[in-house]
Amino acid sequence: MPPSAPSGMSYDPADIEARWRERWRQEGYYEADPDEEGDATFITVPYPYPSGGMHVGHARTYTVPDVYARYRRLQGDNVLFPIAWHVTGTPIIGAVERLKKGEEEQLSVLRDTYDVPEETLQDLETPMGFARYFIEEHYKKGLRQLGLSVDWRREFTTNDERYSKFITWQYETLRDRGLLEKGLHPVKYCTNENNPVTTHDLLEGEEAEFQEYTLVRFRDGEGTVLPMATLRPETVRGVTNAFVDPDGEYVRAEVDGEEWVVSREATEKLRLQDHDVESIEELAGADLVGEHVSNPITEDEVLILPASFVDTDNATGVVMSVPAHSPDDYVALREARERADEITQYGIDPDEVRAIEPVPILTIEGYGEIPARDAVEEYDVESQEDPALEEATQELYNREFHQGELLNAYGEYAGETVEDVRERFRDDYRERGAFDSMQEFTGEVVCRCGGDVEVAKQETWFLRYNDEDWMAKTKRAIEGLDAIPDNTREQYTHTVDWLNEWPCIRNYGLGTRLPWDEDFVIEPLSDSTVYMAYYTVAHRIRDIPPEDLTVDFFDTLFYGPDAAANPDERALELREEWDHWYPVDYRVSANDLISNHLTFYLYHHAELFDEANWPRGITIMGMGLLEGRKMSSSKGHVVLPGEAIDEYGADTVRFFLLNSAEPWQDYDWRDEAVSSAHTQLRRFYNRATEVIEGSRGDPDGRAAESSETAEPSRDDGNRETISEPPRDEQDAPDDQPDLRPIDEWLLSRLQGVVRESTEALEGFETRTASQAAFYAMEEHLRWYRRRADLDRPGARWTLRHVLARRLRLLAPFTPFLANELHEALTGESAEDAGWPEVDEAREDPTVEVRESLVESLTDDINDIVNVTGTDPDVVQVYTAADWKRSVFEQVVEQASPRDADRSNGDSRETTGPDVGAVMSEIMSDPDLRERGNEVSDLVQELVEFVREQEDDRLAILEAVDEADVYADAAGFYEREFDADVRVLGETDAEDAARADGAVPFRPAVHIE
RNA sequence: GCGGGGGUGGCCGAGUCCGGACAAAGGCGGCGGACUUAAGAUCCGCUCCAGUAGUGGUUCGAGGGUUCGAAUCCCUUCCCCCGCACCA
Repeated sequence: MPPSAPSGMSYDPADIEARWRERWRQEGYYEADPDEEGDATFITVPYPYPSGGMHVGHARTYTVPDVYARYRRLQGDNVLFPIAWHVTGTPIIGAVERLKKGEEEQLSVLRDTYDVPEETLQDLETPMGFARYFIEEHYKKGLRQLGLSVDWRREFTTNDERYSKFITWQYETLRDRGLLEKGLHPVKYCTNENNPVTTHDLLEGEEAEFQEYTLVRFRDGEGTVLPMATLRPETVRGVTNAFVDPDGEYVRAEVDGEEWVVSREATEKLRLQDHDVESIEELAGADLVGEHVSNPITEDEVLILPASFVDTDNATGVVMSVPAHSPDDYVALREARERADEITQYGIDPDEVRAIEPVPILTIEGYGEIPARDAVEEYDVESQEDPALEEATQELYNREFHQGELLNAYGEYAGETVEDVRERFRDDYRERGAFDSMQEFTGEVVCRCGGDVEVAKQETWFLRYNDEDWMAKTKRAIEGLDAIPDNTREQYTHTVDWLNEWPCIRNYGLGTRLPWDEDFVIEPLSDSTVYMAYYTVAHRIRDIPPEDLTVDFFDTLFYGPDAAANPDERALELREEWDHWYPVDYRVSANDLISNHLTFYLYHHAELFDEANWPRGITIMGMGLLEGRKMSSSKGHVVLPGEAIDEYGADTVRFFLLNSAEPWQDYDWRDEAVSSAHTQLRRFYNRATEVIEGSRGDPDGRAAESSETAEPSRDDGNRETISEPPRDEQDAPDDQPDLRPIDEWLLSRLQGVVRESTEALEGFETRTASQAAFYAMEEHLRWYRRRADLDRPGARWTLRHVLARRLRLLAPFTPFLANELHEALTGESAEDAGWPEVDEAREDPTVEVRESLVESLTDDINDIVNVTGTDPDVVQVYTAADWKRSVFEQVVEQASPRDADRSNGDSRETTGPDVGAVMSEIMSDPDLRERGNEVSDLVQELVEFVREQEDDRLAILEAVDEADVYADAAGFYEREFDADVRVLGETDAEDAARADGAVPFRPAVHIE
């Protein structure tokens, strides 16, 4: 026994865990190399982004793959589980900036949430200093504390010189293959700082999205363009007039060599959006009112009217009015007509205003010719200020979009729904020069500096994720993927269909410079797509000078000796590592990354590597809550792994995180629940310690387990019967004492648990697996302890045998505890002992069925005791008479057609035994017929019973001698109820009335 | 809108794919008991309603349907959550 063996001390996780951590570190236990035995298994998780500390949410992210890695190691695989650090982009820089400015919120997060010591704060004032601190003090420490089985030799950061060489290779290669493209793209741009900004830089409007307006090029008499901004370009044929803000400021300007009139604000926006804008003269909105402009599509002349709702700071400040389909426009027009006489000040003929009639452009079921009128009437909208207007608009827009069918005037688009043709229609007229476009945000956006943020168009590089060949390859990769859970597969496919070009560079940030334009940095989601390949060589590539890491070098490494003119020997050596570990067996990642990172991961692998090296599987993880609420480091609403581990121990933290929900489900860290998990583990530890100590000084217990390192069932092919206690090599007859049926029952249950745990872990179902190994097994043991005489050598042997298997099943989840106890029990750690296999010879359905009868009789007696409120001195159990038994058999026989139906597979109408048929069959027996109603009641009852039973269980029941089962358990019943227990046949009863209720497997019970 | 996931007993949460031992695992909370000087820990039992005999009744968002039988299958309907691009 190691000196660390538990010796009656209570559970002290800190002590146990510190010892194993040190041992793993010293032995380099989880360092993986190609020359080791076992199938290569490669598991990765997105590298942490150390822009702050780690909380328990992160802890789960890394523990899920760890559990799987540990499981595969127990199964004998050679497992690589590496980790590195992602520092690319601006979040770390932003965090440093905020620290340097002395921002209160940032200081509070660092000081209070993440406990950064005051004197250390200045080390955090450089980006890599900041990153380094959180890497070392939080992530690395935390991951080690949690006991992650990581090969630490391979860590790196994405700002490392050699890593950049690798990314350079990747992007050079993609450019050569034509998958990168240069173009204009909308970005958020601070008009105060004159710089693009990211979401993190925003004070307001983080939710705002880009929105593309179509500009319909109406012209006035002189040919000046008045670009009407609209989100519904297809309504252009319904325009009856235009609106401007009479009090707004407008500008006549030369835009790309053409004369336009737009709001003053719009000129600035157009400039940012790559237009050449030259102001000519300022105008008041009122100057425009009363003018006529012509519709570029219908060539109709329409009047410009004043409207206070027009916002000059939204798009062009010039709006077209479609009163037939826009409740807003309808109401505005209605009011304009009512007050036509008042607007003569603009030089407008009131009759002309009154003559304006809505022009419908589509039909929609449930509405009349002018849907906007119906909507306004339905919602009883009074005025432009009426809140009901918004609702009416929302509903009508929605319906028109999905159901509205365009009228004949639309030619090729006629009869189609808006939804189906809007984009085509817009693009069509844009090409013909009738439309332009401009971008706006859906809401106001303000920079942290206080400056107004607008949409700007910038020259940038894109990854062409909408390239058809690339999409096709990626879809093939998705088809071959083990997507866990399976319903995520569709989400990947959907993402591929929906992704457009992806701008892959930024103006600033940490990371790799774009090789051919050093002004730009490759952004974080684009430099993290194939880095798993880098892990395979990360620990050895350090020996190679960065300048040697050319494109040719990596070509040789990944594509072999023929890929470069003069293959580098060193690259070929590293290639062996890569060959050994690739592909990635499982990547474990969060569900919100499906729509970007994980799909990119598939894209880049599909392009850069052969099919054999494409990702094998991806497991998705759910979100974490803390006490039912979202975790948030800025609000201090987080639990740090260190704190939780200090309080409960790493095993408890792991066990809770893995057991409270399946990986892909959301989970909730509730202190009460964690604490309860801890209690369970302590209880388990104490019980296990008792079992282990009980075996010391116990002649039967000594080495019963220490010699069983061989897998139990590898050699069990020649075992003869299953009703006898199995006697294989490691349970040699002299080591295994005589077992009672209850021992066999527990051993049989154990096999079910092993099977369930194994199957569950194969599919990453950590909850199911740990639930089975821990809680389900605990249930069985609870019954066993109640039911069995534990002082027997057989019971002690059984408990040890079960404990050893259970510890190995728990080893992936609670590695410290499981290894510690297993070593104390057998002299060998659980992880060295390996994963237990199902020992089929110990599976005994008959024993389980018999035991279930004992249990249900216990329940029955208990029920009677409870309902009657008596404390019985005598319990009489009467088993059913023989004739009832034979009725049962006949009923079962009638049920057998069920099998025939099932094997046909065509009939789910398996009704079980036919009551009528059974009855006539049974009534043909004169002895039975004599019993009349008694028989027919019995048949009725048995038919129902049989219908509800599994076939195999029925077969076993037919062979069971009930009286024997209960008699065997009589001692147990006597203890349980503290009463004399007599098991008799129905016909032996002194008082027939009390016994004749007996039914097969449902003995009559009488207590007194 | 698009895509995904849900609605189960006081609460959390299994079960739903492949209908039947389901009044529905397990946990928490609550009640009772054992142990203890006591508290804690631990162990046992109860915890939808009715009931002095193992029973009966009503439940799994709502409403229909299929079936001998539905939390599970089908249809309709209501409600909730998550992600959606330059943020990692």
